[in-house]
Amino acid sequence: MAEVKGGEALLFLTDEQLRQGIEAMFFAYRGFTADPDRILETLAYGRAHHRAIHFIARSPGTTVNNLLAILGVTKQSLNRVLRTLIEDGLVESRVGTRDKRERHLYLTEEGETLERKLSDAQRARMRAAFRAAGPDAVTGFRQVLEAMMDSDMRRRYHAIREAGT
Amino acid sequence: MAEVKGGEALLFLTDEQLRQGIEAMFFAYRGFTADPDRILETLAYGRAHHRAIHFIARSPGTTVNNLLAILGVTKQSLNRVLRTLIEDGLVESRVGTRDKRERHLYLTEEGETLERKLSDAQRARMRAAFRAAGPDAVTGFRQVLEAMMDSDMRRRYHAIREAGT
DNA sequence: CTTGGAGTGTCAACAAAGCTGACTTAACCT
DNA sequence: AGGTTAAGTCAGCTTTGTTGACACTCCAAG
Repeated sequence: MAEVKGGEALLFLTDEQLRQGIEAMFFAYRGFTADPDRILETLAYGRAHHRAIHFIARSPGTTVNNLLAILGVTKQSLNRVLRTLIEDGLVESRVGTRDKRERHLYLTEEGETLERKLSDAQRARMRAAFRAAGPDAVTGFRQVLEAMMDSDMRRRYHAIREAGT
Repeated sequence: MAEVKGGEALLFLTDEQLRQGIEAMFFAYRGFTADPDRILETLAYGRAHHRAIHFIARSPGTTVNNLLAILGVTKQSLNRVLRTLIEDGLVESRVGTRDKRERHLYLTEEGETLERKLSDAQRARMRAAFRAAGPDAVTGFRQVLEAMMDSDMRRRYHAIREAGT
């Protein structure tokens, strides 16, 4: 506890600090998904549907292949989810004009309504957390999360940020 | 880009900022679990086994019921995981002395070996992220995550922190 | 002291959502 | 014309969650 500079500056890398970071991620992620999960379970949808809806809302007209890469699942897995969303009229799949092999995905009115409902719940929690922690903490939060991503996920994360402006 | 103080201070609560926070959580959590997952899949274990091992290591002698509350799953779900870990000799289940209904859980030598292997991988990523972002960012990271937890999870998070010292 | 309720853990069966592998259809492109 | 790519499908498997039913243990009220 002595070294005025070195000790303090390195303390955040002790095993105990790292374990606490790990547990913080675990518990926080539970909270992060809790609100949308509650809404979804009343609708016979799951977290997988939420993820698809979120990223279609974020990048309207995205292709199936692109969504696959973002979500990091197999196409069979995504297809099961997408099929129910299309059947239920929440998502529309349009044949590509430039390349007719591609399907471009859009939310319908109804899909946007659900998206807003889920998103509102999740943003409310995020907003409360951001407000409680303050702007500087938010900056740090984002820096650490970004450093924790795999590099290809970091690329996608930035790509969406640019598109979403 | 103008307002010197007010604009900057409130900018972190725009919908766009919140959405970016949401996506950062999503992509970062993927990275967070990627390394242990790779190790686990070579052993016919999954993420659920990892979580059980982690919290048993963290609180040796914990009861099934306590673990249940921390993990937030049903006892049947945990039991399946626990059974394979016990059968494989990674976890030991001792009948409680004071209350014989309870089972106290401990890692065996072999269990601790695997725990260390998984934990090392996850800590290495956390360490790299912490180092890249710096101590102030780490403080903010922890503040935001803590504010995002449900209150009962926050209690458990703190309870473990104290025990783990 | 016994008995009934509460607490703890186990077994069985089922559902959601991942996965692999093999295949088809359609469109693109060289 | 033939190879490649995008999307979708079928079948079958694994992990990990769920409910329901049940057994064992404890404790306290009658």
